Amino acid sequence: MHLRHRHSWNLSPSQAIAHQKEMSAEVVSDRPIDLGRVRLVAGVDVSVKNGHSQAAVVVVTYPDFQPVETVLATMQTPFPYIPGLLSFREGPVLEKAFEKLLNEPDVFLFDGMGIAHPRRIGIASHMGLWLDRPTIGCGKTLLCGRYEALAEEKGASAPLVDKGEPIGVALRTRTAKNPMFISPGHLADISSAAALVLQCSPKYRLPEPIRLAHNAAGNFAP
DNA sequence: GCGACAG
DNA sequence: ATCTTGTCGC
Repeated sequence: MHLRHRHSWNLSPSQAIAHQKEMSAEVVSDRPIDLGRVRLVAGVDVSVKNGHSQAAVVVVTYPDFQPVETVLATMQTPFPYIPGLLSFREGPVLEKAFEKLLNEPDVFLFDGMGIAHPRRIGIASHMGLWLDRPTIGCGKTLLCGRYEALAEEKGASAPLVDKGEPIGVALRTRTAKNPMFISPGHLADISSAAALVLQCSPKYRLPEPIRLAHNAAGNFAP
């Protein structure tokens, strides 16, 4: 896939934050995804071992999740894990993987946040700007914001709010399991993002495309 | 100043 | 994220 390079990855934490503040103004998080037109969904994940990172992007058909393409990329892990700056750790190796991608997925699902981020630009939003395609953040734990208790049944959800702003939803993708935290990355809105993720979770808590990417990324020996 | 903190 | 075996439960 063609990518739009926005900045160098070789940055200090304070420079990274400055770029986030500029880029967050470009993120589009109020545009519904038309689920009826979705044909290909990509799951994105990164695994880290002994100072090396491997990215996996798995493209599957929607709504039946048949694998269409898998790409991998590896490199030395370039940046430490700092809450709020995850994209500067995983972005470089993801860029390598995206460059190999032949298909053009209708939407990308990321392991991490979209706008549910202190500066409203988590990894799904950030990479969405580079991809210029719809992206959704799917976090397993919370980075910021609050939510009220939600029902135990699959499909139940509660608004995720930070500083008075709706930034996503806590979504139960599996009955009696901890909710996932879903937020628009770029070119998506909260409700359609949640609806798509629910449709992408037929059996497990993790959405199927992300599960497949997680398995593919974790299989390497640096 | 104190607490919180995606992967 | 990763380090790690068995074990409780549908």
